[in-house]
Amino acid sequence: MPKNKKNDIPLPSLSRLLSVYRLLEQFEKEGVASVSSSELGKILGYKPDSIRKDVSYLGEVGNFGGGYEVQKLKVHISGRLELDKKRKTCVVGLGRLGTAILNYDDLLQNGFIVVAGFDSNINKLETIKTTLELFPAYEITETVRKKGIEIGVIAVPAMAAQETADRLMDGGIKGIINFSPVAIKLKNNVMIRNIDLLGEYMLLSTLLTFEENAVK
Amino acid sequence: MPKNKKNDIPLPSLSRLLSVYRLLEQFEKEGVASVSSSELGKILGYKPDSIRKDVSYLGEVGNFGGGYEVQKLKVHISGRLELDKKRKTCVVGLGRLGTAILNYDDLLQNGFIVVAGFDSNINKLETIKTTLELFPAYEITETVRKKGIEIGVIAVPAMAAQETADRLMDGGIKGIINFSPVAIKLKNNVMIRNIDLLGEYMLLSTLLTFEENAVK
DNA sequence: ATATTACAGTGAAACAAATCACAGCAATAA
DNA sequence: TTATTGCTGTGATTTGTTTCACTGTAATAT
Repeated sequence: MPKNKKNDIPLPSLSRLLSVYRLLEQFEKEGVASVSSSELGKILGYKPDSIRKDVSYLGEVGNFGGGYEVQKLKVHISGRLELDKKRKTCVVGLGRLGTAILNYDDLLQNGFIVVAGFDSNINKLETIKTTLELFPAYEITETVRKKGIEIGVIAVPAMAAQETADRLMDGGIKGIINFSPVAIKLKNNVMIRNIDLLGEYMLLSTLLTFEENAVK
Repeated sequence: MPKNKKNDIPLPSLSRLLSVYRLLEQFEKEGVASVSSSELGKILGYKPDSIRKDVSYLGEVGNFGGGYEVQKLKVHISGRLELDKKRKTCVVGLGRLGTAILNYDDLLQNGFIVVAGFDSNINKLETIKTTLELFPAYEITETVRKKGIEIGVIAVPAMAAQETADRLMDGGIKGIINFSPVAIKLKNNVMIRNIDLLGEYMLLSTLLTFEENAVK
């Protein structure tokens, strides 16, 4: 296996680079011409060293004088990470969270095209007003395959998460964003990102508890 | 400063412990009496070693024979992390995401009481049907102080995030869950957890790209 | 011209977390 | 009663990430 060099970028670095990229997009709109690693760091909450190192994983940009050229760095990151790529997505589970994501405008602006929504409750499908196509859950596999959907969002109750994932994967899904708090058993080389909302609340609360106890 | 020993628990460990705790709650309901680190790990997607180490940060539980007693471990974790603590919360920004969180039932079941919602658009406040109190954004500081709200959720556009945070902090908020993609400048010892939805999509997409390129 | 400043880029060092490897314990089987 | 098994608890090791400290470059000031 030829082990692409890009795979060696640490995940935290990758995540920061994507934040940097989005900030650069904004700067470009605002007509900012150049920006330094420390300015980027200040806004995003990272150390300038970190940003320079992250950028260097993608190879030298070539801005040595005062800071990075906004345009140039943006193109650099976008080029190396192929951020112009479009991805079709779908959302399974059309509760409040699911419908929020279904209608999340930022997605489309960044190349994520929501092409389908699914829910096991067929009656619910009628009540949701949206321009995009909605399907019953038993049509997930077929629809994912037919439409060539690459990314699936799991916004169903924990109990139904694995089955949902299996249906998505049977349809050939490549990546999953999982809002349920359980680990999904993955097939082949499907990628996953887990977002655990309640978990974040609990973590925050625990950190507060520690602080409260420490101050005493 | 007496530097509470609990602060020395690595954040990833803490996060895993909270997942374990929630799983134990479920097992307890199902009447499962005992469970081993490897069973927990399998469900949650962690190595058993990891779970044992995490648990050991909280001190010895004392189950040496076949696995942990569910009840005992649950009480152990809950006791050490003080998970019975209740926290009042509020949500700022009542778009789709904000209203989804406003009505997120799991929160209440885990001790997070949503007591207020805020939006800068006063007209919008009328249209949202909910039993809890809604306020215009300029009343954030006052309301947070009056009601003793400890955790604030920022679900406003990036541009308004810092101002929202400032208002929350002026009211004496202790922790923030931030859904905007910018870093919040924090006052005193306010704690924060950042959740970047679009960022997760982009990260996933980039991982897929790497994989696609590597397979070639 | 030359010196100074501000910054990118990067190997080396420090740090943090995950994993390993094994000692100790309790239940069960022989 | 002793051996075996399956598990926890934990120091030691490895791996991965962040931070440090320095070199090289270009723009700007002297």
